Amino acid sequence: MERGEGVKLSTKGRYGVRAMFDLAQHMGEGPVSLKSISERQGISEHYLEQLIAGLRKAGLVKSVRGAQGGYLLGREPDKIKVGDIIRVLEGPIAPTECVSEEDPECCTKAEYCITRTIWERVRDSIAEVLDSITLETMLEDAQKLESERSLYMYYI
Amino acid sequence: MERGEGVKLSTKGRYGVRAMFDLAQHMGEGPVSLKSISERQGISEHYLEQLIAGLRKAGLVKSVRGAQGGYLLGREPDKIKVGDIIRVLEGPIAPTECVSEEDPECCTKAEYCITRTIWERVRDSIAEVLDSITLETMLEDAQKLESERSLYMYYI
DNA sequence: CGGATATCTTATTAAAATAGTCGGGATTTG
DNA sequence: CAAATCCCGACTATTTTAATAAGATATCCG
Repeated sequence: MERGEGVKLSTKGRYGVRAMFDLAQHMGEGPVSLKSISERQGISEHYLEQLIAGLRKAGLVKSVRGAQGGYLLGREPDKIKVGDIIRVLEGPIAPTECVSEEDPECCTKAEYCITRTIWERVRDSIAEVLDSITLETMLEDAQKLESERSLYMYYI
Repeated sequence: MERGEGVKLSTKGRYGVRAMFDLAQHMGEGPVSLKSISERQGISEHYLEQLIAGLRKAGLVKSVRGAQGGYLLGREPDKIKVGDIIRVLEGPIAPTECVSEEDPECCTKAEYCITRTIWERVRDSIAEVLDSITLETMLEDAQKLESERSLYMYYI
């Protein structure tokens, strides 16, 4: 029985966040094609297509078909939380099924179950982090990082 | 592409925590057999055997072979964190590989990577919750729950 | 209009992980 | 010795993951 890495996100969520951040970074430049995202981010274009289909259905991105078409953010970057993206691509945040964010069908022994409270606390702490970060705050972080780096240049 | 439930723990971790808690609840009664744990917890005995083998190698449980043998906690319940159990059974806590708790081989663009900081924060918040709970605190919680329930009995 | 560029949709697939199952060997107790 | 129990390695079915592929539909531009 091989041991993996615990409490994992799949590539869906990671790729999805990167793609959405990419869209945020290219706002105002018109529709961004899947091809350009996949090239910049090093993600398979066809695979990304599947992921973005879900994001579109959820309204997180808008699409423009045809030549010179592509994708745009579905709403302002400060209105898109990382948690929103993760929930669309990976489903409700839930370290175990019995504490799913959305599914009310729970184990019958909920009241007596001590371990359940642990998974609830894990779920809430994950949700809190993911919902505290928006594409807007990510853009700000990137900005900050960039200005720090150019500042550093003077000392070399 | 079907959507599962995001940021999941496997049964390994959940079963492991339940088994360890079961051992904590039966401390002082001598070795606890795998069979009795699997019956009380409703977990396949053979499967549990695999999990507990890992826990034994990590020193979280001690085993007593032969008839009337079984398992005992490897150390005092206040010295066993839920995070310890999860790490043994599911590997280092890491929502993505690039922020593994133990693996220093990281993506080359670590400094510039904005999404990376998100996964680090998720990782740290999960670890903080799991490391704040010990078998001892779980026993206390169970105790509290029990006394609340018996108190409630007076009003019926 | 017609071709190039893109998105949209459905189906298939290879590899890995998950969640077990099975059989037999070693050790201890009564 | 027999029963209980842990110990160990191999096997397997199912699901999930991460793509891949093929073709239909829509739009822009010359």
